Amino acid sequence: MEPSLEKQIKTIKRGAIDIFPEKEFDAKLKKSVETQTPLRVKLGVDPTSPDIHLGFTVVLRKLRQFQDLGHQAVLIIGDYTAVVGDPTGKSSTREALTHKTVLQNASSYLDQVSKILDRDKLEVVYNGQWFEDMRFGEVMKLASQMTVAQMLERDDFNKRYKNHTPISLHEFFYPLMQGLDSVNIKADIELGGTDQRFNILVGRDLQSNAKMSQQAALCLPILPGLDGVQKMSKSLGNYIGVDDTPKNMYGKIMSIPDHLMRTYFELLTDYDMSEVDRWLAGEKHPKESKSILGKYIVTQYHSEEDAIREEAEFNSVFASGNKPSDMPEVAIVEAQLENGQMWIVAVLEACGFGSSGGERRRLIKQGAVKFDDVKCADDKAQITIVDGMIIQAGKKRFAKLILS
RNA sequence: GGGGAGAUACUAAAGCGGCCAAAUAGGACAGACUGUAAAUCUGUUGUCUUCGACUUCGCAGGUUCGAAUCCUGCUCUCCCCA
Repeated sequence: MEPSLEKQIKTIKRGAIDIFPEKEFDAKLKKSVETQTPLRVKLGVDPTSPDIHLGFTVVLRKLRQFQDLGHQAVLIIGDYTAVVGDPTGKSSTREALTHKTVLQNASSYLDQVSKILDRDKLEVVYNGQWFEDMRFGEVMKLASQMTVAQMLERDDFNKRYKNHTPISLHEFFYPLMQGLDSVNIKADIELGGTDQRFNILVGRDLQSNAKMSQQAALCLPILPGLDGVQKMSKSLGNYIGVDDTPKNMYGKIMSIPDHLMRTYFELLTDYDMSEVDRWLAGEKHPKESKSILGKYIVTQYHSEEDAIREEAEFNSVFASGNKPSDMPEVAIVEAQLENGQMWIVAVLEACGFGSSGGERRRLIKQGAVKFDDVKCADDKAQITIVDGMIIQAGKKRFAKLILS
């Protein structure tokens, strides 16, 4: 009942930047179709933060495609690897997390992952299963399978070493642990970002040492963040979370640089790329293409109604300069006022705008602050508070005052 | 174990006794221009109820009228030798 080989290859290779060894990969797929045997497709996640963002959905979507083609998706929750901390792409050692935090994150992860994957067909494995009770002798045996030179070949380690930035010994274990995961679940294919190349290769070596068939790798590009330069990551603040509100999701998509659109379409949607390329070549106004992208993403994680509503809202607020239809309400107690007035900086603080007095003053002095559309650039001003007054700081921040 | 170098704000990096709340660049934020795009120009970027005051330059002490700058101890990192 599995789809034809050609169809599988087309679906699977979309967006894939690196498949290696490609011959082995094709052979595995071919054999799977011929023998009607699903492949075991591995994806490892480290629940280092409680929520996931679009960058990670790139690989999740790929895993889902494998599921839809009838293969067995295996999601490894790296409850132990997360404690070690993946040094990939890091320029310094990662903060250690407690195992407890990691487990808490993991459950929230699974909920979010279910928005993309078919949870019923998903095999979920915690790698603490085999790491928890490992004896020291076994650890040494694992460590002996890789040399220091091999580790230092890795680009990020290499850079850190050359820059004289510290590398802790335990960080060398990360790739080994990830590799051992592949051995234990007998992976045929491992998915990952291109930055996982090294780790996945270690898995191949360990599998080979364990006298089993080696996994093939399918690497996907790293999704750039909203700034269009650095990779999407929570710590850089350039991310869209799958749990973001429809408003934020749509708004964030609209703010990405144009050159990012093609990548986002390719990695985050199922639109036919030849069609997308025509749009981007000038068939559609860039803003329109971006809106299609935004709506697609909002629809995927929320609903079509949300998407349509946010588009209309967005156009109303930003294109026509209207106020948002709903904005956070801030309650002001009358007792806080003097003669019905309040110091401007205190008002902003009550609204939650800015993180310090200095920053709030800065906003005021730069003319970013408006009360019912009246700009006030005086940081000493006393504002007469009126019930229902709308306060704006910059283009994006709004609040409505409720006097009580 | 021995010797050497270093730790400055979000990041990189100057400063090496007063002119330092600390140059410069990036980032971030705001204004203009726009499509909440890019590019560009301009400004802001320690904290604080404003004047002005207060606390920062790895941590703890000390010298001095005065310290990011000098001294002592501690912590951490890198390099070289073993």
